[in-house]
Amino acid sequence: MDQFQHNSAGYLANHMARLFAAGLARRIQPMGLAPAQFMVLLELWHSDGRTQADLTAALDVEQATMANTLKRMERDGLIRRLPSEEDRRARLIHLTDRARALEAEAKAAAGAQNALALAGLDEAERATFTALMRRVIGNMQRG
Amino acid sequence: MDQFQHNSAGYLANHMARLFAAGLARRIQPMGLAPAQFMVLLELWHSDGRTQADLTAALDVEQATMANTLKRMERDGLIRRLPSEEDRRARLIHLTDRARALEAEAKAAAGAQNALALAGLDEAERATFTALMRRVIGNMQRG
DNA sequence: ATTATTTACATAGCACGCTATTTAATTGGA
DNA sequence: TCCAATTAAATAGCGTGCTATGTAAATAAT
Repeated sequence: MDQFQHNSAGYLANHMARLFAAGLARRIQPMGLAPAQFMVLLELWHSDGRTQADLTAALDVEQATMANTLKRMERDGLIRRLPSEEDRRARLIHLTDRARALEAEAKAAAGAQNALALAGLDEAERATFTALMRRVIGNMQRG
Repeated sequence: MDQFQHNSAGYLANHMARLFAAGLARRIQPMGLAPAQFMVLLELWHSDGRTQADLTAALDVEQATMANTLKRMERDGLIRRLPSEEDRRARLIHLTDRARALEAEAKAAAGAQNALALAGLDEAERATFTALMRRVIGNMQRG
């Protein structure tokens, strides 16, 4: 008995993700950023001017989730939307100057949170940890 | 570069937790349950008649989060609240017959989701995985 | 060419996490 | 004893995830 609860992989995954999100939120809040916004910015810092559908696929969230996140980011002056030339249904997402200026500081904040989370794990343990998470993710994506 | 994104522990943790939650939600939805409700039920199946504060501590969520989850569970006929004898501020949370009847089926559903997630991992890998998650959780709790 | 399907995106509504605030009861100190 | 501090719980407001549904544009099929 008590095979679930604080022992199950699912509970631990949820708990760990909440702590990651809370820690990141605390670190990037001074920049006016929220965690999901940061994930979108990572994609756009890497390559700007993409479609909503592209961002949705990159972050593996539902289309409606991305639509709402982008609405908040537009409200907060992090992105602008320009009509696509090729497809009049689509609007390409572009970073604002403000969003571009946040890159280094925000990435440093995320790096600090990851460093805290993984403190005391050597390189082999970190590799094992991420490899195991990837396998578990793969299992659930195929299931 | 690209040290974050699909490679960071934080991203993987979030992704994994979302897949766990979605899988569990799909399995317990036919019983009229949602994931956070299931976590509360696990606590109450283990010992019934506890305070909101006790459940809050057991699941490591904020008091307001638990208050809202319990409100939905009362609405859905999963719990009843009876006044505490010792403390007139507190109301003890009790399972309904309906909630008691769901124990075996809901635990089986959660077990199936965990089995899917951990498929292909042997016992040593599973132990390593949960131990690493616990260490990472500990790091962030102390940080 | 017209119709049907698919695709891109928006919106509504809900679950669940958070912080901040309020109310009522209890406890502790002067 | 009375007042201050703490504690139990509720509520408001928001971010982020989901499903379901609607609308307009593009593509495919007849």
